[in-house]
Amino acid sequence: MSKPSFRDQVLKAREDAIVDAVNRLLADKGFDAMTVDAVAAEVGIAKASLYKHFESKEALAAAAMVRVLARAQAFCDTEAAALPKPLDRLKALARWTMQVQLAGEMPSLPAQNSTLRTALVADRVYMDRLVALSECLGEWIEAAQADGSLSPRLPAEVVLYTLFARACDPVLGVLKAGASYTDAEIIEWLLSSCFDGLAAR
Amino acid sequence: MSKPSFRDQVLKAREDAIVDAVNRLLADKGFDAMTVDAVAAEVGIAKASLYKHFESKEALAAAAMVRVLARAQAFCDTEAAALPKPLDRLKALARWTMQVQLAGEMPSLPAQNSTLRTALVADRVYMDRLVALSECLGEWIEAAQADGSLSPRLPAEVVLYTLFARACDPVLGVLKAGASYTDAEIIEWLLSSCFDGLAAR
DNA sequence: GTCTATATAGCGATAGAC
DNA sequence: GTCTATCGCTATATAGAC
Repeated sequence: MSKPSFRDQVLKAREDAIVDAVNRLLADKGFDAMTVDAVAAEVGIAKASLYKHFESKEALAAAAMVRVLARAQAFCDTEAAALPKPLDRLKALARWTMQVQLAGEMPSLPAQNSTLRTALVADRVYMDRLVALSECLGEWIEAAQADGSLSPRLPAEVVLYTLFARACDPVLGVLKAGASYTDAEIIEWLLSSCFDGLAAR
Repeated sequence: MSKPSFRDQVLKAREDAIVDAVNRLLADKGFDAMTVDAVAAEVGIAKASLYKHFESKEALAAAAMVRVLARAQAFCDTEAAALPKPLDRLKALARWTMQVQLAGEMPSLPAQNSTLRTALVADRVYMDRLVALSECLGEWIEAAQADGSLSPRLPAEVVLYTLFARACDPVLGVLKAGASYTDAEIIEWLLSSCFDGLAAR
């Protein structure tokens, strides 16, 4: 590991600022409604300069996704891993994703866009991080099913996809927009509906 | 009620065909990726002719939403209403929405598009149907909480929004794309995760 | 690498003939 | 009401000077 030059550090700082802006815009408007012009304006540089750092709009979104996946992985490796019960680790991660969403920092990629999905699956860094996170969660899911705390009827795959989907659950945004509940209430309700279900226990 | 003229019937049939196409395209690609050209091509008429029937792309989407809301209302008024327990009525509706989604007939409107949402809330027919359906479901939700079958901790509003959100749950599409499960399995798992939760009972 | 200015293309919407 | 042809705008992406 050679120490990065000052010049490289400046470059990295700028790219971080770009990804910050992309992340905010993705969380706020979604991929389709986000324009590269808006990204450039938010960063405060010319659009052409953006394309010196990232080769396409899809690459911008991918970078934002990579960073949020990295944040999730870091949470799993530290705070969540410190919890003894695997179900509690899964709940902690779900709570964390909801907090990120409430903070307006969860980039939401409409699940259907085709050029975007093509670019993402072709992105090695993104796919590697996604697989790594999925494997980590997969182990917890199986452990939680083994110790009887997670429903054994659901395939691990279904649980995994459900957790990913709840990280972008539009219900959270609607409740927040209603403005009559606190963030803490919203999170507890959505966690409850996710893990305990709508039916009474 | 005067009998509609033959001419009006032909007109209505054409508009139904248009809404059919819009519905398919919305379910397949979503609002942003759907182009008016594609709608015209699928119906087999010129784009300009479309605009004689609907004044904008947003109006096309609204018409598709109105129709699916009407279908949902019809299901509630007949099959679901025939069930004695309110919780079973809610489950029946959730199952129905998942079947519609699996059939590729559930128009999905990315929750964030601004021009679209503006047009929808300004659409009296759409809003009236949405309110009517919500009131119907709201009564069932309160009844289910009153008889102890639905979790009393969740506000009725949260349950209602969750049911709407699950009608477009992306998890279903992902599982179907995986192609290793039957439609019936997918529906049962998602119903279970929605009403019983991920945690073991 | 950053800028201004522009190329290119797709799409929503419309004009005008029939 | 249907068509062909086109307008007008927006957005991604690039050229070329500095």
